Amino acid sequence: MDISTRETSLTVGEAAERVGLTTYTLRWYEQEGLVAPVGRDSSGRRRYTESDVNWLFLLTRLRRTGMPVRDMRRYAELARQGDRTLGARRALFEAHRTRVLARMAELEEDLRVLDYKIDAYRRAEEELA
Amino acid sequence: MDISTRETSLTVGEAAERVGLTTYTLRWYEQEGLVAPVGRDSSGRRRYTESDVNWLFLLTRLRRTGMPVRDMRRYAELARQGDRTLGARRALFEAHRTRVLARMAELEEDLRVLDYKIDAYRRAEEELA
DNA sequence: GGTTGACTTCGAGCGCCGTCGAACTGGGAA
DNA sequence: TTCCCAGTTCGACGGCGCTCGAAGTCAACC
Repeated sequence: MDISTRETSLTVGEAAERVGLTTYTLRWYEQEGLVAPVGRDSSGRRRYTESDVNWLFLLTRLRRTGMPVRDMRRYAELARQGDRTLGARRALFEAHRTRVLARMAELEEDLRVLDYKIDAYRRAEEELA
Repeated sequence: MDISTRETSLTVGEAAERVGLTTYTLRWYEQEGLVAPVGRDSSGRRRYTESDVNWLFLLTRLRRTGMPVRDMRRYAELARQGDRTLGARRALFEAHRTRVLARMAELEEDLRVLDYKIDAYRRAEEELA
């Protein structure tokens, strides 16, 4: 192993476990441009730094909130362009935030339908009992 | 048009518009067993009753809460078996309710990450200004 | 009677997001 | 030294949920 490897650097397998993705997915994210090319050790293996892992973690949150991979790629591209895209990135997050709020409102509405049906079933069961 | 057509019965196109699905999807749902075979008029065209539309509406809510088509099919099968499956249907909804609540909790957590990032960008922008 | 347009069935195709197998390489332990 | 394991690249494949095109039918309207 490369002498320059820091204790805080992880293999693809370790990084995958940390962020709850598979090694397949990690390599695929990199290939898709969601993650900047990850550093390699002397034998060509990926070494994930703490900041790579943080980035991956953020991606999992974006993904979980339903952001399409396409938009995550756009975000990653902006991030790679440095400080001058801070505003654009904030705008992107604010727009996404709005979508997440809308989604939450939808879910609350749907939950009411679910509760209504559960209650209706309960009453129907009593009726038959 | 069939003389027996009730004013409340809709063509596939009308039903699709009402519930916010496409005609393709409506036919596909039927084919997949998510909807019991819909009545036809004298020339073989689907006629959706009010209760068909209500059922479709419920399906859209289940779908929107992330219930897989597979589970919706299972639910539809139970519903077709009549009152003796009321308990099973209620259990299915209760289990799904739990998943929806978990999903909402996740979203709230993710929203906090989003808000944190938005704020971080805002502060970084001020820093540069 | 001819045209229009919404319907019918059928099977194929698509977009998204991974997931995997094959074939190979390199480092660490026995 | 040999073995094993985790890594590497590449391209193919899979599940899910639709989506669509083709070819045909039928009621309605001009």
